[in-house]
Amino acid sequence: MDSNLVQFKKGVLELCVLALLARSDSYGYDIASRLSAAIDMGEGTIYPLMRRMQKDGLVSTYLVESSSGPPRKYYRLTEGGRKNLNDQKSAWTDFTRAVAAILDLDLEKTS
Amino acid sequence: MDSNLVQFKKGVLELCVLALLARSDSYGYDIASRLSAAIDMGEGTIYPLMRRMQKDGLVSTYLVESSSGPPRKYYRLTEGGRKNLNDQKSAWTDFTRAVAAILDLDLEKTS
DNA sequence: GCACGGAACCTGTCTATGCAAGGTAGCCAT
DNA sequence: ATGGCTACCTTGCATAGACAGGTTCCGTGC
Repeated sequence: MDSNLVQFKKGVLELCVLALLARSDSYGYDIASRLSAAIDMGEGTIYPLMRRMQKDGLVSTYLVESSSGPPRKYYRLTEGGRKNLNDQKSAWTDFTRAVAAILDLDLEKTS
Repeated sequence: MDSNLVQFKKGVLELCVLALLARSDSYGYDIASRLSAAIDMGEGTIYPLMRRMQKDGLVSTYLVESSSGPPRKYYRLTEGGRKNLNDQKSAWTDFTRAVAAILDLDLEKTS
């Protein structure tokens, strides 16, 4: 079926999270909600991801009290995270370009 | 590092193989060589993939003698394979578009 | 006060995929 | 007959997400 849609996301979720955080700090539930709308991501998926990214030094965290539930754990991009975003972004661009070249072999004419 | 490049490939390799076979029948080693050049795919990856695709009825096979090594196992797209190619291709297009929208939030203007 | 629902967090287990490394078999040239 | 090349195949491992469950905290209605 379209269960391979799941596979497409591998690695890209991290990139998307980095991109979101580059705009402004955010907390897990919010990130999950937004990405769940854009591409189809379950809420439970975000927390292991964020933990990994923190372990890898891409993000740092701080808590903010909330009047509607438990305190929110905000994530902020680190320097390394910002650099990583750029690297991954161009890697992704290159990759999709290469794939597009394979998919649309017909157009592959000009240099 | 760029080890996440590995993750980007998840699921997409199958799509690429389908696209190659849509042009003409081919055998494992040849497919692997070409995809290894385009995106960076290891040879050992192709055989489990082809087996899976055959099990899923996307390709059929036939042997052709070769004067330079063991007989080549050619793969041909089935009807289902061709349909699957179209489905996956549009799924991939949609997905990359969604990701691009997240990455380039700034440009996101005209519908 | 207490029960409920919802916000927000966390964890454990499963599956799919790709990779690296290894192993076989034929053919050709030295 | 040795080495090297094509071409095939297999196994064990690491990774990332999905899913289902569980927990804490708050506000509202009874």
